[in-house]
Amino acid sequence: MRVRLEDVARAASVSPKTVSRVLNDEANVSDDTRQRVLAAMQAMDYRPHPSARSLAGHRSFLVAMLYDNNDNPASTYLAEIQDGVLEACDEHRYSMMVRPLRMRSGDFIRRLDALIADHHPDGVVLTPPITDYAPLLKRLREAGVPHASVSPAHRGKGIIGVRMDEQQAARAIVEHLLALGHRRIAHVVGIADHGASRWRLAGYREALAAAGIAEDPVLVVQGAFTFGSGVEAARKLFALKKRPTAVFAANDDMAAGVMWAAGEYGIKVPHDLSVCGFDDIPLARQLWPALTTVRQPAREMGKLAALQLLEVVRDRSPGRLAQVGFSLEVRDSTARVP
Amino acid sequence: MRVRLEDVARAASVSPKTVSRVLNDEANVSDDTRQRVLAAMQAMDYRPHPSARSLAGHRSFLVAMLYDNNDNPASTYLAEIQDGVLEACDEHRYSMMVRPLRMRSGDFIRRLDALIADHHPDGVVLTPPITDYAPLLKRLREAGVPHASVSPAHRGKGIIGVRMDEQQAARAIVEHLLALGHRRIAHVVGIADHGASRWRLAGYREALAAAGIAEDPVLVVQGAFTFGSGVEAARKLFALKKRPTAVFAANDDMAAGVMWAAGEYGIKVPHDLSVCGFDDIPLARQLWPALTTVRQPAREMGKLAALQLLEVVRDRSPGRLAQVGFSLEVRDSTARVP
DNA sequence: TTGAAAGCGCTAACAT
DNA sequence: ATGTTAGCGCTTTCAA
Repeated sequence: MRVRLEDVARAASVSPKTVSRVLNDEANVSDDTRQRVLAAMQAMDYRPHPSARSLAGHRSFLVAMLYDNNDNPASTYLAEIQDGVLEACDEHRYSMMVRPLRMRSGDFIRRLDALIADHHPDGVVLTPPITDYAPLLKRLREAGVPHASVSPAHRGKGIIGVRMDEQQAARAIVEHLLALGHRRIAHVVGIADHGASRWRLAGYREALAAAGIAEDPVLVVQGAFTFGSGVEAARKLFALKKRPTAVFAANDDMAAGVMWAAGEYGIKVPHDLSVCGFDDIPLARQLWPALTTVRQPAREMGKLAALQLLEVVRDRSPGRLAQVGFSLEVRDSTARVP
Repeated sequence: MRVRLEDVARAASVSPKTVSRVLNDEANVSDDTRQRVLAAMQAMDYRPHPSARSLAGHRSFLVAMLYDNNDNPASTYLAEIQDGVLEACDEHRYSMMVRPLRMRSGDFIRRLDALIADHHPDGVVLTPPITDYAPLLKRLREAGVPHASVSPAHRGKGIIGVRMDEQQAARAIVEHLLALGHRRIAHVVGIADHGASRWRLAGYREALAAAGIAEDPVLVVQGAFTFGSGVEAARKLFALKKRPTAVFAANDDMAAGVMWAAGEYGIKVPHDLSVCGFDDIPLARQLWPALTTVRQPAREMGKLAALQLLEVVRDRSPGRLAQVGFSLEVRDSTARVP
């Protein structure tokens, strides 16, 4: 049969409440008692019943991860974040549930309310692009549900989660191209209202400006974070009288599209054209030539965001916006200007 | 404050137990009473407390979806399945939790036991390739946890879930190539011990045999379901003295790799070479030329598997292995033999 | 067909 | 530092 808290109490010769204290890391337990209780738990392989804990303790031990399954970034990115969040939840014995939500759908808030009413998550992790959807944030605040964001565009105080300096990273990768002698560097932009698109574009501009190069508007083309949009953007660039010698795409999927299109035009990468991306998805290493890109540690970011959240949930700490570093993955798709 | 079952009972002038009966669709409630109770629930926007239900009723209203995050198929495939499972769970007011498990890892079973002991899922959905991992199935049976599989390789009785006739689908797509006049048709195989790889290879062979074409072993090359492995497989094929005129890759990622490699070799698709894949991932439509492939309705399969599972869980029905149809998506990457 | 009482396994609030 | 009591919101068992 199931081992209950009461059984542990009896085995350790203490009251149930004391076992409960140990279980919840509360103060006011002598070290000696604590050890005895822990030993008994271990020996009996005690597993607290989450529903009982939740019912009596008015908390759910549940973290919900919200994502937009309509207008979302590459699913590999989300999957990595999900794994990271899950890892953090596991470590703290929280469970995680995932909720796809459609930002553009009219019942967004109703569905959010249903989630809260039905499951009472102790906290919520937000992923791009819904990290910055004002009605969502407002509703969460009203409902008193703590939330942490992965790569929020907003930087207001009270925002907790994880960010990466994407602008700095974008600048770094463009500087890598500049160092190779490139001067006509194109940029394929991501979906317009995503923070990621803005930061990466800003980094591109910053690098050019710092090098004293005037931006040529025809070299900045709109994409949509998909492979196909990368192909299309590249075709526009290749149709120019004066083609770029390098392309910085705002993510790897689009960079792959650019390389694909280069193949169509008989343009050799990296000999005739350097291409680089952003994110370092698994595909980046599989392309040929392997893609030079910025590594964004999505899994780690998911984990860190969840850890920030759990700190707030458990210790009522104020929480903070952590920052993770990036790294330049210089591979074979970039070379000296022809 | 929270609306409780007792409040609904008072409003409907019945006992709490009767409300509970209505909530759980039990028999022995007069139609009249049932209507009154349902109306009261609606009016008060009653939301049963899952933990209370779970604690008293000895069930968790929880479905766990297990996947292998090491040796897994494309994450877009898993993400689609996940969305489908979630949809089914939502409809039945079950919650879903996801669990990455590493088949090759030594503590697989220990982690599974922990999942069961900690969360008591009422049922489990298995995704390829762990649908056929014997120790897992054995443990689930021992623990009495019902489980449904998406595309199980095994067909024993008692297996519930969803399948697609992949062999038939593979045969159909190869027949499409044959109809275009191709005779030297290559096949890029997936990871060896995945059911998907075997079925697709079998379908390929069946189609050739039916057309009276002897299989040429050099045209069957090993891949690993990744883009990169498709590139490598294609290079081997293109190095042959007598190249194939068509390639059927066991999934879309590898097919994309084949097309990529074709670009390197100056081979025009579909003019010089027809290429087709399997799965119909989003990328298939974005490639240029758009990829001819078999549509596997992953989302629907996830949903159906979960529905089968829930039927078993809720009605103690025996459950069955449902089957979904496939469709050939003939696009621009296949053409008449040169 | 309906209801009353007991209790699921744990924690809050209050003792001591 | 530890224990006692009551009760979280629902379902079970049993009776009417």
